[in-house]
Amino acid sequence: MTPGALMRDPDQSLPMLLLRAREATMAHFRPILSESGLTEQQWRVLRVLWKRNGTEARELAERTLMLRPSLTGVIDRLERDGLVERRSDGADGRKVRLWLTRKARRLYERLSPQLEKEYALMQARLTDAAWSNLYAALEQLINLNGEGNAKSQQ
Amino acid sequence: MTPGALMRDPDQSLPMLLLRAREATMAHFRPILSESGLTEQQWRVLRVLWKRNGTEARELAERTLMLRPSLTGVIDRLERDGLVERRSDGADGRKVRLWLTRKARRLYERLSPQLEKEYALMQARLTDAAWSNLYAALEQLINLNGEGNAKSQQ
DNA sequence: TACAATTAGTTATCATGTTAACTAATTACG
DNA sequence: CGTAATTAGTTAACATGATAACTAATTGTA
Repeated sequence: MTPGALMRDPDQSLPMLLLRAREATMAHFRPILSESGLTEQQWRVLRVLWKRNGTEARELAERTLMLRPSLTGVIDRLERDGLVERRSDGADGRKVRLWLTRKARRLYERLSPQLEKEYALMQARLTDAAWSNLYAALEQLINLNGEGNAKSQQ
Repeated sequence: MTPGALMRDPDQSLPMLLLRAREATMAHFRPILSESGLTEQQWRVLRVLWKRNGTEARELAERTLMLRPSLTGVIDRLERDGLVERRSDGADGRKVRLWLTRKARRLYERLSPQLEKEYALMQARLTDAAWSNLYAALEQLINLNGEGNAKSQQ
């Protein structure tokens, strides 16, 4: 560690820990994405559309954990860059469905292996037990909201 | 759970889990802050200054996990709202030190108990074991970067 | 001492987060 | 059938995230 970098009592509150953990994690992936001019949010959109091309905007927002207004802008820029197409749903005139372009599919096929490799490397640096503990703990935290008292249910 | 809300295979990647966990967590606190017109980031600044009034901007950015340019704007708005004062450091003309106003101290004393209460409630819904597992796992994840292979060190 | 690095903070630019308001299309229901 | 809710998406306004460039002050060093 850098000698001058005193570890002066970092904030240990859960929100800050989650933020730091997320930053630490994304630091592995962001460089790969930004080399191709992609943001993290744009990649999340591509991932969902890769699995289910033609997803409607509402569902896309849910799956990418974005708010609707944010998604609108993300789609605007993906469309501008020729990676996604908007088409209106024939049955319901309100809905907008999103489709990957060929360019996007090529990009996905190029980046996906690199990102998976980084993910595997990261995972390899923790024991399997630590990794599954982490997942379980996060799931538990997420599921706290809207449920009864978790402690009493055990 | 809501009947119509199908749990359609949410993304289980670590970055998404961390994001969802953070959202789930902040959902407890954001309402309390926004009732007083504070953002999450503004509160982080007040927290640090409460513990160490007169912190310089560079250190403040580190402790609040904000980038320097973001902090500049946050301070601008806190100053505009009469909660923080900028003063230049006498010794080093480059540095800017930040100070809480009396208004900010009163606000802090009013909100802090409410936030701590929510934190305790959240904590009470997990077992002590689950809680410390979560903390340990997050710390481990954060400390992955810049260290050797953690798995081999055990 | 003079001058090239370094450091602290800000500014600029673009992208996203957050909330409220708005438009258009659809559904529910008297 | 017709109109009041509801739903999908967008727009608007403000705040923050991320990167690069910039200014001013300080430090390192020949």
